Amino acid sequence: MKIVEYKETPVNAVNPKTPAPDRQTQIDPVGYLIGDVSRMIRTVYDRRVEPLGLTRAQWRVMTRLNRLENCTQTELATDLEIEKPTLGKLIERLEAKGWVERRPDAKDARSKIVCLTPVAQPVLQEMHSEAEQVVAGIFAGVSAEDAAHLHGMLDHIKGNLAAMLEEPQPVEA
Amino acid sequence: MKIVEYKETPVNAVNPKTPAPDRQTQIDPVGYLIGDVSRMIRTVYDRRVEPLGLTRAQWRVMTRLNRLENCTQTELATDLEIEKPTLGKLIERLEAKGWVERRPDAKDARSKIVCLTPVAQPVLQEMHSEAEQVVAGIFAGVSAEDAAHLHGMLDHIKGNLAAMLEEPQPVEA
DNA sequence: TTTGTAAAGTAAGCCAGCTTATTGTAAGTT
DNA sequence: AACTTACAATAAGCTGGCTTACTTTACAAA
Repeated sequence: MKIVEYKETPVNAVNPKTPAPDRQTQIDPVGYLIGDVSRMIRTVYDRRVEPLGLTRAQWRVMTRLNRLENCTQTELATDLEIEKPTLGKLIERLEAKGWVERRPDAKDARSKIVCLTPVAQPVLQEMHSEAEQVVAGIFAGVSAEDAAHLHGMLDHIKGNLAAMLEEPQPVEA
Repeated sequence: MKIVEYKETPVNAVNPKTPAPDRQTQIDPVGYLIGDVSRMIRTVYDRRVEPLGLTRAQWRVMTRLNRLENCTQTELATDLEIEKPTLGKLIERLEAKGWVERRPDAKDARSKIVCLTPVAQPVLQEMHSEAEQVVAGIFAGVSAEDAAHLHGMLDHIKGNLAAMLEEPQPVEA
């Protein structure tokens, strides 16, 4: 995916409220910025959605499941790009709450088929709606082009990261 | 509380056909993208740096400490934008490894002054160098303008998030 | 058929983030 | 001075990421 053609725009009429204006880590503000933003999204969303009884990560599993219909845990984990034990614990919690169930796979005794229960549907709707509101808030003041551009760049960066994760790390020779 | 009556229906009757083939959650790929990228950065970096014996989060504490010199835990936590107990645990581990120490504050018996030990310096150097390499890899193929633009947008988004975190959440009526 | 390797899921254990509750001290009010 | 409120740090306990190691099963090859 090419980075969207983009003419350098003065995007930085931005945020006047950064607390410590002095020079930041100089090595790589962006790496941390991404971490900060990710963490803050999680916090904002989880707080809002907490009364519904599930978290963003759990809801993410459920929406994915909604698309994939019947799939094994490994397939789901791969699709979500998380590790199998991580998914396993998420499913445990979801199962305890009655939103998901695990069934044996007729074709392979090792694997289990994960699927949503009917109870899950209305919750999914609610979460979806909350998510839309949060996203709207997050992107307040960001133009459509900027959002698209952001998406393109993150996608590119993610590609780089995926490549780095595949190679066994160079390590100190 | 039952949101919906659970009739023992065959589970996959739940979703007769994914209502709208909303490829990619249409709601917000970007929210997840950010999370993915953040997670992958952490993984890549942590793997590379693992032989040095500390993690990205720990190293982040140390670099910040390097700039702030003598400060209390609360000040440091605020600067890092993490919660105090989170920082507390990080400091514990760093202290156990001998890179950081906590001293009583002469001015206020409640607080503690955190500072780096001399041992920490060389490790900081190494981590810094690793970080630069990782960042270079992450931004491979991204122009300087694009990087700057990305930074600007993330900064803006972070501002939005900060605002959302300050207001007590609206909650559903 | 037996054997050996690979894959699916789980257990165990670590790190890092959060919230809520506790303890001890500061500081402002009465 | 006594009281009350505010704040620094920690304890406890949850989620969600990761890795490594183990069990069971599948499958391919000898």
